[in-house]
Amino acid sequence: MVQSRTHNCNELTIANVGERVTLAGWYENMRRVSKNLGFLILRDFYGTTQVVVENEEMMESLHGINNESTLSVTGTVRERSNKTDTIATGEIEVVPERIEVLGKCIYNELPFEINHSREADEAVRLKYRFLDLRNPAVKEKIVLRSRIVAELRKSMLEHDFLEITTPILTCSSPEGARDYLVPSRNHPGKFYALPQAPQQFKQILMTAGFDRYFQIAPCFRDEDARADRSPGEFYQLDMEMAFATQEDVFSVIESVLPPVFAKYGIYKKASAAPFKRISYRDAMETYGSDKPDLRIDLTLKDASGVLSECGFEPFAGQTVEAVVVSGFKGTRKVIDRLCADTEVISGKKAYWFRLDENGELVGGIAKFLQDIKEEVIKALSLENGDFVGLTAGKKQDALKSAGALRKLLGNVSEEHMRKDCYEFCWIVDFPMYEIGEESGELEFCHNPFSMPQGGMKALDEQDPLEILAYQYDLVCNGVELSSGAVRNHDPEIMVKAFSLVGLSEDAVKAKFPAMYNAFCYGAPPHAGIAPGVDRMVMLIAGEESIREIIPFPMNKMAQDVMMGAPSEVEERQLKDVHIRLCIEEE
RNA sequence: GGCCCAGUGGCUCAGUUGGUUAGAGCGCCGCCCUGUCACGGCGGAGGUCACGGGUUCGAGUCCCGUCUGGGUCGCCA
Repeated sequence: MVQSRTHNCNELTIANVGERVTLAGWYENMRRVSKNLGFLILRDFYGTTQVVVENEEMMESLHGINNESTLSVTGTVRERSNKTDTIATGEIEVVPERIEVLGKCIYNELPFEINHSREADEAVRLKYRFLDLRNPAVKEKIVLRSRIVAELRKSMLEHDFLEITTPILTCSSPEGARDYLVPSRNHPGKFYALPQAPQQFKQILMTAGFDRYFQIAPCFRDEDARADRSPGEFYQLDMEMAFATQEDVFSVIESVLPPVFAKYGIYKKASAAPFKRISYRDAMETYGSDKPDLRIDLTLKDASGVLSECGFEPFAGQTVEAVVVSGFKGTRKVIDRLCADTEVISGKKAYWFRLDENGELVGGIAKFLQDIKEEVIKALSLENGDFVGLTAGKKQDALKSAGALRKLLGNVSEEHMRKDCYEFCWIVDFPMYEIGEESGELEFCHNPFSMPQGGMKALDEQDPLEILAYQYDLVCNGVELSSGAVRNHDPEIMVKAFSLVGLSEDAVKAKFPAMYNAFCYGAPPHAGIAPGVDRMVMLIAGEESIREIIPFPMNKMAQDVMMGAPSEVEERQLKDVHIRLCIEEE
């Protein structure tokens, strides 16, 4: 019979001296000082405690017990003669009378050292995630995630939102990402799909009369991974409000998110309400991005007027965008690196020159500018010591690559980057339509559920490319946390909106039958948003890889190397669901 | 699918213009050590240099291909 714990491994202090206690945890290691003296470190979820073994008999009984076995230790708390403040229990040690092995670790060598697992190969970490998670530095992120989710949920409930779960098995949606399909046993040839988001369900909930809905919602998309995008599945703080405007949604988010970021974040400051609102067009022209990092105080300047005909071939006839950086101290090596990185990120080359301390244009493309020196200085309002980064191309390309350069310059210029806060902003007024790059035809710019600004009148009268949508993004420190929108709840406007991209009324009904049908029975105007939980936790934790804040992450190829998913299944299972494999050979 | 980077004992890495028997730290095993706390000292085991082919008298090193992992573009309504 195993003795139950009296304390955890992080709580015994000088006040407990003399008490008889039982601890349980993992055998982290033993510092063997001699045949009859050793210091055993016991670790549990909460912390570590030193157990001092001071007789030869007990030392020998521990021989052959491998590290990372679980132990129960019963003994007496004693004040240490040599105290340490590196651990919470550093004032005391436990003198054991009985040590029992609860669960053997049968291996004397581990795939990596627990407390250095973050340095190990990631594939190995993921395969042995249960060992990786024993590392306090790794486990901490999962604990943090739990605290953040709990806090978000609490805050949403306080704002009178109702948490409602929506189906995981639903039907395939015709647009957007690739679906994960689930075959149906009872309906040969038919498939469920895992939801890419609870979008239609939450809109139907609004139509059903629920006023404020939220959910920590799992979403499934079969798309390729990135450092900040886990393949397969992720979570959103999904919410929707009836009879609400864009500002109503902003107000809730501005109230819910900043306190959580400031409380748990690596930075202790977060934007106060209201967050800065920037139109999509302004964001592109000022920051070269629709997800600007506002901690960087640099902005873009259109230098086409003065530079496009300066004689430097790549600028000829192009839009030229400039980023002026005062007090930039980067060496030639740093500058070359910035230009190379800009090209990798944006696919466009970056150029540069400098106005040195003596008022001379030097470096980079300076030799093309000597004849128009005064015009350049005036057009860009240059002062001695300024560095100028440049990109060129078609307007959107020049803006995007300058945006990439701006971000890189911000990251290497301490005086232009505030690294102590979370800067939120709203990007608003996205265009409703755009000309698709491949098709060359009119397409929805973001998603077809958004209400066009101006409603039916705008659709009837305006140039489609000029119509804006009540469509917004939430951005924090250059990371896109979410899109959201005031939804199009009016079936007639919906049909009209689709007709502009060449889709008939029947096509709308066929694509979104339930939602369209629901909207025909009296729908409330409604709006919502769905900030990505994983992205928020990344920002709060200050992690660069999304896998660090997911308990059991998949690798880049969407495999769970610990569980072995995806895996083959038995022929019988396939038969049950009427599936015959047809794998094409290369 | 395109591009970039990486792959050397269990882990992290070094390895010079291609040149003898591929090294170090950590971990592991053994011995020593009565107050350690990244304990210390001595000794030891452990390698298909990712895989296949090529160049060469000679390849961890150079070339080609493949695989695996990561990053990125496409993609992500």
